[in-house]
Amino acid sequence: MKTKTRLPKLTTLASLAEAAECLKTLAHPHRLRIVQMLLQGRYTVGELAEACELPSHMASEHLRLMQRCGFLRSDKQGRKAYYHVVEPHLANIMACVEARFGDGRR
Amino acid sequence: MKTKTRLPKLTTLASLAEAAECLKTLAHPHRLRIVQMLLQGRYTVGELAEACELPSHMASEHLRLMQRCGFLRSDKQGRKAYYHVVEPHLANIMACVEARFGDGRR
DNA sequence: TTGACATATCGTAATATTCCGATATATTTG
DNA sequence: CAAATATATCGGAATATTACGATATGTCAA
Repeated sequence: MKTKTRLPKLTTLASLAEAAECLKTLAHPHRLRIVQMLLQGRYTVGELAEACELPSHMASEHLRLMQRCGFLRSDKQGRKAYYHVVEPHLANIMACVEARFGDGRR
Repeated sequence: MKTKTRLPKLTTLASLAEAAECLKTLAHPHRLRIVQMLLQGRYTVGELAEACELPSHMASEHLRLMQRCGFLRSDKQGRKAYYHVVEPHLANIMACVEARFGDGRR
């Protein structure tokens, strides 16, 4: 006997609040661009800053926010800081975003 | 000859800005709850308000925001307004969110 | 028509976010 | 050691978001 026929049980408000915070962190054009790049490989603050046409101290700030909610991690090599994606679900979420908003969208 | 070996082309900043706006709209605990409910069926403002323990005029405001970015639509029946999901990608994005933040997450 | 109900809108105070210049820290190079 | 480089942090002004009371609009029921 199956336990139950898939009651689609809602997520608790506490979990949704956590999700909302992370989504809010993701919800910024430059941060989305940074995530897109980091899903393809690791990059330094300066490389990401240049790609986004941002002063590097602002890229650093965006990276700090995304690190804080568990999306990214950094490792220092000399005076450079390489960032990379550590949240495994980020690729899926980004794929959803690209499916909906990507250029050449249907 | 294949044209190219999957250059993962980044999305334009304009599209990412649009995506960011929609993600920001989604990034709110009560709005996530409302979307979760509406993915399972249609509900009135009052029903959604009660489920979120909100005054109904606030539920109405959340619904207005989500309607504005194309997630929802409403149809009036008498003095009630039934809302439902019209953005097809919303189910996918919500599934991603639930996979990452749902209760009983791994 | 009157009153109750359901939803929507307005104004605004509290709070949060974004961006930027200035400055700080740590590392490499000369 | 001093200067240049790469990144990080701080403080504040401009802007955006949120929540809420008050009020408006449209609908039903008596």
